[in-house]
Order: sequence, then structure tokens, then C-alpha cells
Amino acid sequence: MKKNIGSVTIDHVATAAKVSTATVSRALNKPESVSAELKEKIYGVIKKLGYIPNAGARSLALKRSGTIGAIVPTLDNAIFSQGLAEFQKQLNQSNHQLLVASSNYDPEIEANQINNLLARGVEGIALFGTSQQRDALKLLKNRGIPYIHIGSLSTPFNGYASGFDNREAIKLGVTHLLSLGHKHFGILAGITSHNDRAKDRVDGIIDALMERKIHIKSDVIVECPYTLHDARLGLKKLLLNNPKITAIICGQDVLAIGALLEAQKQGLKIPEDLSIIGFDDLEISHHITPSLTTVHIDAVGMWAQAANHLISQINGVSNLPRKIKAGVHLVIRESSSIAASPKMKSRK
Amino acid sequence: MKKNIGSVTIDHVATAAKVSTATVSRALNKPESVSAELKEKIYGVIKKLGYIPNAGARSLALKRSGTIGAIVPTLDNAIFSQGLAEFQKQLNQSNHQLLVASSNYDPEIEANQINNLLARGVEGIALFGTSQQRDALKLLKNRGIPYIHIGSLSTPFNGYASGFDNREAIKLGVTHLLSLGHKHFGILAGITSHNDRAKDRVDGIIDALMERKIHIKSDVIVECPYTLHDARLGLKKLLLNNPKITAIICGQDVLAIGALLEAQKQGLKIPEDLSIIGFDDLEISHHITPSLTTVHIDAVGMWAQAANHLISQINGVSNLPRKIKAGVHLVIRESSSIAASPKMKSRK
DNA sequence: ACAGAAAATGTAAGCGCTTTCATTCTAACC
DNA sequence: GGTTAGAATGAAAGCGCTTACATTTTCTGT
Repeated sequence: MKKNIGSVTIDHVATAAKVSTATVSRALNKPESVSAELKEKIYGVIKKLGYIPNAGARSLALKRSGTIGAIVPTLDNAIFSQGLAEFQKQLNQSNHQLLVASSNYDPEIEANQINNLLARGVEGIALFGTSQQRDALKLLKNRGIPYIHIGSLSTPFNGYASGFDNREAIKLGVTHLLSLGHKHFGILAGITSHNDRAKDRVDGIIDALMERKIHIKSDVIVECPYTLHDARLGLKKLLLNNPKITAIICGQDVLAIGALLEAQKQGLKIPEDLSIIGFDDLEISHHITPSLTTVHIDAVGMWAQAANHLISQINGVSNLPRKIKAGVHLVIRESSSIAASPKMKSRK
Repeated sequence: MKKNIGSVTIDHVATAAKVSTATVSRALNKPESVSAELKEKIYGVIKKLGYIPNAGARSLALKRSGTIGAIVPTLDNAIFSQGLAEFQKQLNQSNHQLLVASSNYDPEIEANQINNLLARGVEGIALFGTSQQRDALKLLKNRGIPYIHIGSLSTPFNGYASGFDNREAIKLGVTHLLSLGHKHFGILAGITSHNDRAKDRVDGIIDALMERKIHIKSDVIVECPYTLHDARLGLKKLLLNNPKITAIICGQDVLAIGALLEAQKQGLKIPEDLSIIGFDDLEISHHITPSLTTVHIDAVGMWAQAANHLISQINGVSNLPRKIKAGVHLVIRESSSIAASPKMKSRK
């Protein structure tokens, strides 16, 4: 019963059904051009033999693979995994397959992954952010492979993008904090090197603060990886060096949650002693106590739009929009409130 | 400058370097068999032309793809995304590429994805759990494609597995609760249909309880999807119908966190009023307040072992172990304590 | 300097599929 | 009934790659 690996080919099917391979191929890809009886016989044989067409051979002959690639920094963050799920859903609706790759925030790896996807014959690529290597992007351009940036709008080479302006988006949160009377801020940012979103958010924060003439010293900005553990370390450092801080602005919800948990651990009351705001609006941000004030991003819409745009590109639709703006709005919840007056604060 | 899609082939390289395609191929795959000067020239041309070998054609000729597939229920749960990251890391070390697919807990979709991966020529497949369709598994067997189950040990067809006994594992938690004097339990389980792990855990709980002569009514078991939202709903229902409950056993940490958050929202003190235990030990379980007592699974090791086992299978290593047990142990943290005596409890 | 072995390179077939073109069959028309 | 348009099928080339085998070049030892 054991067959040689991958043994059942279209030839076997053709032979068993006593037809030519052309007819088998047609029965599969253009059923209306094959007589009913033959089709039935062929389908029967296929089922019996367990024939699965070889995708590689197919795309070789077709010069199309029906496959689209996506490269995200990591799978290990709900914001990406959820986005990918939506992306895949959209692609499936137009009969495309998704190939996922992750870059671990490393442009070098990302460039490799682009090559990889290209080698696999993807017809289009979704790239998270805009920090990829220029060469890699140029490669795509030269090959005429459609691609789209996701999550940012400031694209190199005037590329397409489905995203939002991270600088403006985070200002929503900062403005909110300012209007609550906060003057002393701590910033918990993601690692900004090779990460345009993280960088833009920090810039946006500084910008918004500048507009109100609030200058910040570099030691109120701490960068850390997107983990709870690092976020807690970050907050500790922030608070230790800058006791006057009344509000923490975080570059991502994971950081905000970590900060919140650590602050509570230290006996601080949120938001009475310390206001904390996040970015992205993960599921848990809504549920945690106190619930997190954060900037909500319509990630689902963003990925869905990206998928459709990519497919349109592949189909050669012209006059496609350069930038697609995703919905962004501030969600005010419980983790932010009026700035505590210094005397009221009871910090160890 | 724009070239036809995917235009640069080995022929172009060969022509430009004035050698045969065979030499180009060798320069790439068996460099020691090509003279230094030719190699240099060829690499130069490759770089200049931006040649990327077509993976489909390659695996067609080679009858090997260097690719391994993995199917997980969903990307949207840290336990899977982290596992995959580790899996990929291991595969890369032996020069294999990972193809990820998700089934959304649907055996039908899973079977499709298996076909899909097969069509792409994967040389091995990692399957999460053991609830896949028998036919799909039989297909793999017949084709001689190596595969391994992950996360469970009770495999159909005597297949290979890297995992642990979910029934036994969760008993660790139940026993702990029993030893604390708890008598009235609520169970927050995952959806058990098509999910052997969820089912096994429920069975394990019931088992452990039976051993102590504690019989449970069906309405202390609530099944819900692995989201915080559903977990909270679930806990509400549990508490409403069964006011005497002093401990909640959850099938996964996400459920436990949701339950914890909801209980706190209702004014319950954890663990004084209610003990809660989880399963899997996610990062946040350690950080949340109170930190979560849970069953820790060595997911990293489990996936790493699976990767290596799969590669060994592919390499034809014989006498491979049938089951690889992953490390499992109870982590007692703050969310569990002595059962409150009824009178002390102050529930609305 | 030369035979023979070893190393380097080329030729061409074949991997599994699709599709153009040619061929055969069917049915419709006058 | 004889043509012929149209439908159904088949033969074979070609997609980009690897590799067995054939051929050429280079090196050894004497």
C-alpha cells in the first residue's frame, strides 16, 4: 500500500482513466470543456488514487502561483497574528493562498524572506511597516511584483500603503493626557531601530509635547522589547530616575499593560497616582483593571484593505489609491485621569 | 529596467556568464566542484541580474522541497505563535523552511490544509493535537510523508507525538486545589468538540475529582472559546448557577485570566473568595495580580523536540521514539489558597 | 614528453503540469 | 446525403531546474 513519495501524478490518473493528461488537466481547471462522462470517470480515479496536483509544477507551467506572501516582524504579538488571520480570510475569498514569514524585526532577515517568497513564486507581498532595505524594495519594483506596506503611510519609493500616520495617531493620546493637566511624562517606547512605527510614535509624542512647550529629557524615554517583563523593567527605571512623572505614554499596549502591572505592584494607584496610556487596543486592554486608555487601530480593516488592494494590483487594476487610511481613534477608559497634585502623591 | 515577471532564469545567468546551466547549478549547489574563477564570474552575474532560483522548478527536479509544514488551530493564541517561532528556529538550523497553516479548530479545514501542504511538496508535517480526520492521516501514511502530533500523546494509528498527557497534567492543578480543602468546583473549559486537548483536560478534572468522591453536575462545566470576553461570560454563568463554588479550574490560561478579571470586577477577592487555576503558563500569568497558579508546559522544548524528530524521520533515522514527553509541572502562585469557609464569604 | 587519472565543464533528459495546435467526433444545415 | 462549424480529445512542447553521462581540460608520475 505504501507508495513512493509524492508518486501519484497526472500521468497515473490519465492512464487509469484511459484519457490524455490534457483531459485530466482540463477536467480540473476548465471542467466545462470536458464531457460529463469523462469528468465523472476522471474524478473517480482522482479520488481513488488520492491524486494531489503538484503546486510547483503547476505554477511552473502556469507562471502563476496563486500565492501571496506576508512578512511580519513576529507572530508573537496579538496585533500581528490577528491581522494575518484577517488577511488570510480575504485572500481565500479570491482563491489565493497565504505564505507567512517573520523577520524578527531584522531588515536583513526580512530581505532574505522577500527572496524566499519570490523564489516560491508569490504574486504579491504584504510588508509590515516601511523599514525594509531599499534594495529589497527595489528588487520587487524591478521584478514588477506588487507589494503593499501595512501599518505605516510614509512609504519609500512612493509605494502603496494601508495604514495610518503613527505620529498623528499617538498624539491623540498625548493630547488627552495634556488636557488632563499632566506635565511630567515618561515614555515607554518599543525598540526604535529598524522600526518606523515605534520611531514615529516617539516622534509624535515629542512633537505633541513640544507644541505645548514641554521639553523632555532623554532619560524619560525608555525603549524596550514588546514583552511584559521588559515593560516592567522599563517602568521601574523610568520611575526611579524621574519621581515627578505623573503619566506614562506607551508605544504599544503590551508595554502599557506591563507598566500598569508593575506600577500596581509598587503600590501605585492607577490612575490616581499615575496615568498610563497605550497604543493598538488589544483585547486585554479592555478587560484589565483598570481598563486601559489607548489608541484604537482598526487593524482588521487595515489588513482587509491591504489584501484587496494587493489583489487589485495583481489583477492590473489601474488608478489604485496610493495610501489607504485605517481608522484610528482614542478610547478613553480607566487608566488615565486628572494629574495628581504633587502633595497628594504618596510614593515610597 | 522593468523585467518580465520572474524573468531571470538560470539560462540567462548561464548565457551571461558564458557557461552551461549545469555549471551555474553546480556553482550554487555544489560549489566545490566548480573552478574558482568560474564561480566568481557566475556569482557576479547572479548578483548583477538579481537571479533567484525558482523553488518550484527546483523541487520538481530534486523531488525534495526542503520544506516542512505545520498546522495549528489558530495563530491568535500566544501558546501557538510562540511554539511556531521555536519550531521555525529549529528547522532553520537544518536548512528547512516552514510553511504555516491554521485550521481554526475545524478538522475539515485541517484536512484541506494537509492537502495544500502536500501539494506544495512538504517533506513532513507537524499537526497540533490528535483530532484530525482519520482519512487525512491515512493519506499521510500512504504517501509515506513523515508527520508528528504535538501537544497530545494519545495518537491515532500509533503515530509519533511530542507532547504530554493532558489528563494527567491538569490533575496536578486539581490535586493542588483539593489539598487546599476545596470541595465545590467550577470548570471553565475550552470547546471540546474537535479538540482532544480540551476534552482530555475536562476528563482529567472529572477523574481527579471522582477519585476523591466528588461528583459534579453538568452545570458546573462551561465550555467557551479561548477569549477573555467569553471567559468572563463563562465565569458569570458559573457563579450565578452555583453560588457555593470556591474554586475555578480553567482549561487554558486565557480562560483563567478572563475569569480572574471578571471575578475581581464582581468584587470577589482572589484567592480569598475564589481560587482560580489555569493551564499553559502564558507570560502574562506570571505578571498579573494576583499571579496565576497554573500548570506549566515546556512548550519550547515540546516544539523543538518535534522539529528534530520530524527531521530525523525525514532523514530515515530508525528506531525513533514513539512518544516524547514534554516537561509539565505545577506552578503555585497567588491565585489559589485555602478554601474559604462558607460563612466568611461575602458574596453579593 | 606522454599515457592515464582526475578535475572541470557541457549536453540533454526528465521532474509534473498546462496549453497550443492538430485531430477526431457530433450535430446541424441546405 | 454531403458539408461544415463546433465540441471533445490527444500529442507534444515548454515552464526552470538538476544530474547522469559524455566530453574536454588539467595534472601526475615516469
